[in-house]
Amino acid sequence: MAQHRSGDGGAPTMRDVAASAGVSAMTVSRVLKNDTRVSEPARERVLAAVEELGYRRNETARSLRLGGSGMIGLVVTNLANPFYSRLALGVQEVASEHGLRVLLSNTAEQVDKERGLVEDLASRQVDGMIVVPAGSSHRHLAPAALRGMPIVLASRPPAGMDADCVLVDDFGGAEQATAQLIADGHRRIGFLGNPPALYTGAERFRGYWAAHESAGIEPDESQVRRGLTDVPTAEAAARALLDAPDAPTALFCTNNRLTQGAIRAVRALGRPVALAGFDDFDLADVLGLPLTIVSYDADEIGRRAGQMLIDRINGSSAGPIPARRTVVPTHVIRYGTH
Amino acid sequence: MAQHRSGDGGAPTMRDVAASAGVSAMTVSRVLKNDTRVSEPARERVLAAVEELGYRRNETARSLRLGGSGMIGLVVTNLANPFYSRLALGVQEVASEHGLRVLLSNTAEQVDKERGLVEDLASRQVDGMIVVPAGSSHRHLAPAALRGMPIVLASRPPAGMDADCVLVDDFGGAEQATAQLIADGHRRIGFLGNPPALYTGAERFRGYWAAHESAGIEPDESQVRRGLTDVPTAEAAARALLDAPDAPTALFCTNNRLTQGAIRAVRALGRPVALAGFDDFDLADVLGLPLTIVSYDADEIGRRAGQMLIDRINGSSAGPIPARRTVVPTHVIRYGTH
DNA sequence: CTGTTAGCGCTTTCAA
DNA sequence: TTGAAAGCGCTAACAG
Repeated sequence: MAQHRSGDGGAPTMRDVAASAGVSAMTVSRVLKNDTRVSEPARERVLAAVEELGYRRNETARSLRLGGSGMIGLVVTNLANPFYSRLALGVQEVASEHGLRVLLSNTAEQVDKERGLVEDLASRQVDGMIVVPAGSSHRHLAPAALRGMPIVLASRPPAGMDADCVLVDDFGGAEQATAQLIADGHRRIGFLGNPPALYTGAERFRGYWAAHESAGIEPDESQVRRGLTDVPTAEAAARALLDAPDAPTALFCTNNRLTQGAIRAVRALGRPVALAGFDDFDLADVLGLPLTIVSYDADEIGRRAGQMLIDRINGSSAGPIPARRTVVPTHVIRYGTH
Repeated sequence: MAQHRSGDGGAPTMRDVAASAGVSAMTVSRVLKNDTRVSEPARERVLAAVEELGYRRNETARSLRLGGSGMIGLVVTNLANPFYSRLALGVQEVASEHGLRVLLSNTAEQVDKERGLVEDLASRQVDGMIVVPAGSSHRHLAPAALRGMPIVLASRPPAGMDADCVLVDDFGGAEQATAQLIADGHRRIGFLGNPPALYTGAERFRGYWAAHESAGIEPDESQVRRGLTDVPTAEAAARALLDAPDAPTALFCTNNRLTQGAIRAVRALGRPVALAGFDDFDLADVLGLPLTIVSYDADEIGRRAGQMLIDRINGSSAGPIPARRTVVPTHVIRYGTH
């Protein structure tokens, strides 16, 4: 019954190609795999049959048989942030060099969603995954939860577990930019920060603080606003700081959205205030504001994470390699006149 | 031999769960599928075994058996462009509502790459795909090439074939913005455009031209520069137009990068020049330039494309539905004083 | 160089 | 309500 449906609407299978070429399915498989041990005439007949039938190998069946999928998962927190879309491109670049596809998903910073996505990726037999962890609990990312599936964390380090990761020099960048403001003569530098529970938030604050200490300046806690998440909250916080009697002469912002909020506040103010912040952005030079930007290559984070993951995938048989960590450098750019 | 390895390092299979729960694999399958025809005690034993073994259903095997993958493909031309990352988020939103995953890839505007990616998606048995076509040849996207796999084109219409698509009101947006400039009193309006071979380029130029005609103004071909692709080329073209003796008093730009180039040129010039362009961008209001922006909801394009694809996937049995086309509206935003 | 056999992990079908 | 058999399309392992 249903003798391997040939001729019905369904897509042709290897058997169909084999029948059409007058060989066995194995020969077709070998030709498609570029196995050398196939005679030239057979190869040609197979390729002709493939062409004629419009045959396309079924990767799902292949994956099942081979035990891997040729895909890696990438889970980011916010694809709308150019930082993460760049990171994704970096990952794709490295992945495609190795013939791997990237299955990309977005968590919108929700840990529940992350957990579900990671589970699903594992279910789909990805060869490994790269995750920008949304929360501070990483239990569901631990080797135990993933049965040893290779994983690399990006932007934020593993918490309560061990894993490869690629970080940015958050501390160094913040320290350097803050030092620059101090060198410019600023003594009251406000701080607009993202939630301190986030690794980047904590590190960048550390850098800001360390720069003060190195310069022998006592930073003023009253000039610090943390837990900011978007442009409006940052703008409001900046406004509040700048309206106070002991207003800062400069502001340090821990990411592009907060910098944007600060820019709005400063614009509305009329009085010149120096700004420093993480993440370069388009037209920063055109604004005509004294801007000190901590920049870094987001693609590079993706590329390194991709490479690390691939190393891990290929080397997984060589026993438990200790977790690696790499840090992408930052550099300071200055826009406007200071 | 190798009696279905139980206990070795490999991930547990349904058989392992079945053995552990004292039932058959079928019962496990039914429980996991929420099939009601399973006794309560059996269900509980299965769930307990799943929990204990840390069992995770193999979606690859499931896909092979079911003939679909629960994934849809999304192919964009440039993920670094916020427009496309937004579009991707829109697609993901709709897809996840329907329990579908999105396999996202980037063509970097290269048709060859697109062809390969589309092939690969088909090989991976995606349930359908959404493509922002890179070139003007769409043969590899035709139903014949894809064996009737559902496809939706986004941003650019099908050429030489028929398919569902979601477009932006390129013509209307360009016409409206240009009319606005004319209403402001401008009579010499330069045009900075992307390659005319691109649908968006052609449509936006049509809109620009039509607005002139409606106003009874003869547009001047010498003020038109097309084929621009990035910020530097746009800046150079704008500079050249503005340096000429019969310089335009306003410029219309067909996309965000070209607008950026024009902004740089105008900034350097010192003389006020009105700018209009497609695609809203961050801080547009802060620049302090008279800016007329054609804006639209990129997420919405993704959502509509996703919904269209899902309709097509679900309704594919109901015979050949004619290709649909939907157009996302634009609206004009004005920044600065005009 | 080529083919046969077996089976990846799951679910549909049919029978109990 | 449950299970046994068969097979989705492919390829490793083993003949020949």
